[in-house]
Amino acid sequence: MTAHTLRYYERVGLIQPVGRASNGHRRYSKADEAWLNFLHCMRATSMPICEMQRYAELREQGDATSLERRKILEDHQAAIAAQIEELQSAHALLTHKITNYMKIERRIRVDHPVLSETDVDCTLASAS
Amino acid sequence: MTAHTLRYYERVGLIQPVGRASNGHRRYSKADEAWLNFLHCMRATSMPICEMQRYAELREQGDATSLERRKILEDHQAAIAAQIEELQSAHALLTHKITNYMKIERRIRVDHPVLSETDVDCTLASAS
DNA sequence: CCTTGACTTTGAGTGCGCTCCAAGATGTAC
DNA sequence: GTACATCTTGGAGCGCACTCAAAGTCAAGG
Repeated sequence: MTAHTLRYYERVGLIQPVGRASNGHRRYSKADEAWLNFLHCMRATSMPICEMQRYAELREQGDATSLERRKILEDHQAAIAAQIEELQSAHALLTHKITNYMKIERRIRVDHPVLSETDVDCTLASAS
Repeated sequence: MTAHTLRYYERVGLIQPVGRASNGHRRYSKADEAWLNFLHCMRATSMPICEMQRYAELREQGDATSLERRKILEDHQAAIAAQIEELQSAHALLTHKITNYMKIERRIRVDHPVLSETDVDCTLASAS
């Protein structure tokens, strides 16, 4: 998370105006860090900024908004579960395509041998 | 995938100029569909357009580019695996936070009871 | 004293991936 | 015949999430 991003998040209300040192520089408390870490985690899993803003707003209103906030988290958790499924199926597809490419490569090596096995041994031997 | 997106993909070279009906309208073959489906799958897992362009370019050059293409897929597969991990840890974090919210809500209900259990029964009974 | 460098601000700029607009051609329904 | 929908094109516009530029302040080091 860059300094630019931190300032941006403060600007759009994702974090409350943060404490300053005597020279005016920002000083992040442990609580700030924890909150930023949570924000980072949500962003990394594709929660849009506007939803994070909504959540931050509710959070500032205290416990009374618990239900609403929980709803947001549950929705996002469901989105995450869906993402995981999509990623897993893509992962499987890639495994399949990659083994296919390996077959193609083997065929090419058989049809157009550039280095025989002894050539390879030779190369290795001279390299050492 | 919208018509807009299909045209966009053709424009930026992700798909070869596709066949046309006599009236000039695009007609997608089964092969086109399969390729588009693959593209969709890669986009859905955050492969950037430029990398898909690179892959498409290699693909048009035939089997000789197999190794390079496989590298792209392997890299993307690794990226997917990393994404899955990140999503899983976020999922776990959310589970934790959600149960926390449920605790808060229970405390609120105990402190400020609006409906007693009999009230609830009453409501249900009159609704049926 | 003067440079260096890390911070401050406001506001503008960037890159990505679409997404839409305007104008025009064609096909379908009434 | 005449609406209306659906496609065509090139080019412009948009939303998101940063990311940077310019100008200024301040503290430490040489």
